[in-house]
Order: sequence, then C-alpha cells, then structure tokens
Amino acid sequence: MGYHHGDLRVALIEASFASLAEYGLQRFSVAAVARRLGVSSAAPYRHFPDRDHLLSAVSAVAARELREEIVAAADAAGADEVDRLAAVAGAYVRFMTRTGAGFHVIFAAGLSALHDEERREQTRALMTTLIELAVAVEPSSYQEMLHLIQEIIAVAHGYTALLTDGFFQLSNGSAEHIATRAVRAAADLATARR
Amino acid sequence: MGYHHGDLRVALIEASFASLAEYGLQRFSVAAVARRLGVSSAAPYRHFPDRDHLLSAVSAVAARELREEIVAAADAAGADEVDRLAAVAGAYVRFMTRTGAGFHVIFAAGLSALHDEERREQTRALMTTLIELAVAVEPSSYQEMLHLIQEIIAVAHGYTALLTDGFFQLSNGSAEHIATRAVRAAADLATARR
DNA sequence: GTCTATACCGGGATAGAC
DNA sequence: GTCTATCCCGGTATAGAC
Repeated sequence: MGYHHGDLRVALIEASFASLAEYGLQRFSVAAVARRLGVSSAAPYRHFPDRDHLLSAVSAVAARELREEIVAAADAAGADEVDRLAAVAGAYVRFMTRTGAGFHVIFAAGLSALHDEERREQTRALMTTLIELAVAVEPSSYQEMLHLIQEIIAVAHGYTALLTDGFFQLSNGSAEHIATRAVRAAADLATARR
Repeated sequence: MGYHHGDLRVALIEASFASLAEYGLQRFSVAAVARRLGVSSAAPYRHFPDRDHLLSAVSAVAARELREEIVAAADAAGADEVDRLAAVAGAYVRFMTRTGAGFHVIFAAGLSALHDEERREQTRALMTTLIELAVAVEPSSYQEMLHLIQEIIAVAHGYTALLTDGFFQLSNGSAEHIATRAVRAAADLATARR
C-alpha cells in the first residue's frame, strides 16, 4: 500500500468526484475512493470522521463549482433574461454528467443533520445565484419565482437522471445533445411564465 | 421463520414495490423483500434466479400499471390534446411517489440484457401509449414528437427525484402538490411545441 | 417449495504499530 | 498521518435437510 504525500484531504474530495461520476451516489463508498488514491481504507478516517462528513465536503465543493459554472453560462448566454435563466439547465446537465454531483448529492437528505458551515454557505450562495437569475424573469411573486427555479432544476435533473439511467440509449444520448435540449425546455418554461 | 402459503412469486413482486417505495432502488435488496414477507432469504431464489430477474418482473408489472394510470389520467383530463399529454406528468409523479418504480426502475440499465419477453411487451405498450398522446400535440415530426415525450418525462421524473431526495423539504413538498406543478410544467412545454 | 445453515464478498469503522 | 489487521454488518447466492 502506497504512502500518500501531500494534501490527502483535498485528494479525497477530488477522487470522490471521479468516483461519483463513474459509479453514481448509489455505489459511492469510502473504500473505493481510498483504492482510487492507492491508500489504505483506513486513511480517509483520519480526515473525515465518517462517510457522510466526506460527502458533506464534496457537497460544499460541488455547490461552489456548480455556482461558478452557472454564472459563466448565464454570462455567455447574453443579456436576455430568459436565455440567462435557461442557461442554468445547460450548466447543470454538463456539470452533473461530468462530475456526478448534482442536487441529489449537494442536497442529500442525510447531510442536513451535519451542521457543516462551509457546506451551508456554499449551498446558500448557489440558491442566491439561482434566485437572482429567476427574479429577472418572474419578479411579480416570490412564490412563483421559486416555482420557476424548481421547474427548471427539475427538467435539468430529470434529463440527466434519465441519461445516466440509460433511458436515452437508443436515441442520441450524448451529454452535449441533452444539455442543449434541456436549455430549450427551460427557455420554454421561462417564457410561459413571463 | 414462517412458511409462506400461496403464490410467493406474486407476493415477492408486490413486496418489492413496497420496498422500492420505502427505500428506493439504491437500497433495494432481495433479503429485505424476503424479510418483509416473513420468509427466509433463500426462498426468493426458488422463483427468480437472481436479483435482476426479480427486478425485471417488477419492471414489467410497473410498466403495465403505469400505462393504465396514464390512460386513465388522460381520459380524465378531457378532450384537449395538450391537457391529455400533460396529464402524463401527473400520473407519473403520483405513480412514482406511491410505488417507487419509475422509469429508472422500468428501464434500468442492467435489465436490457435479460430478454424478459413480458417486460419487453409491457414497456413497448407503455411507449406506444405515450406516442399516441404526443402525436396528437406534435404530429409534424416524429423526432420532435419523441423529444416532446422525453421533455415531459424528464420534468416529471426530475420533480419526483428531487422530492424523494428531500430538495423540497422546506417548501410544500406533498406529492399531490408536486404532481399538479408537474402537470402545469408539462402543459407549458406541450403548448410551446404547438 | 420452503427451511436452516453457510460460503463468500465488500463496505464502515476502529485498534494499535510505526 | 498512514499503515496493517481486524471486527461487524448485511447482501448474494448455494447446499442440503425436510
């Protein structure tokens, strides 16, 4: 068994992303992440007390990176408010298929009991960004604006979930193709609200 | 350990639905289903050679029942083609939250290698029903019609996945509420295509 | 057709050596 | 801070008794 030199804590988080992308959250295991780094199965427990604390750290990084990519996608989409909001769906599909760490990881049920301050801060920032993009399209009602966000996340999450579950195996199932279709669907949903 | 009297094969399928609804596909196990019925963990293997064959039988029943509920929901929605197609999303959310056996179970990746004729027939019938409802809204292009179906399945599946993953925990997360919002989103998507 | 018992596997987590 | 070694648990699947 090799001896890890460097920041194993950071390496564990990075390897967790690779593991999530490859196997998904269902088969995520601390032991597999350790194997991927060539360290013993006990090593991760020096840095995280248990599996959920590792996943919580992954969640915090995922929320930060997803937020960054959403901001970049919105800016690349131009000035139209609907296009900017619809870009969220594309960024989500691309991030999720690349990293495996979507909202089901970021907001995983078991994690809310952990009181991880970093994670709390990053998820809050992510939601704030989504709200800023959505109020530009639906400023009349806070409730309706929240529903619009959830609609767009639902369609983006649904596309990626069906993609990873093999539902699109017979059609053109490339992630990029699905991303553009998610953007179109999101734009239709946003337009219907305006 | 109790001795099961009656049709254990059928009972195993029914108990699998209950287990899926309670724990989800991730934690589905043959042993847990056997426990639920009060039989030994070896008993299921007299009726299904392995775990995947049990899930394949569950998939066939799920496809048939989901199709029936979709037909009923469409008929209850009236004569408008958009309303009939949008009703699919509501039926899907209700079925999925009640049984846990959505498209990720019906079309689970590992099952396509099994050559279960009953399952093949039921999934085909389900897709045919969806196509009949979608051509009424988008008759111009087969490709676009398929995309419309996938859009609506995506939004319905996404809503249910986020609901079961606890994303809606702070808002009103009842299944019925989510079902009506999925119908509205589906109607918006269908209208945008017309 | 179902039981008990068991082999085997893999993941979570800990103890103690270095 | 990482290792080796180990315990415990639970799932899959099989063998053989009834």
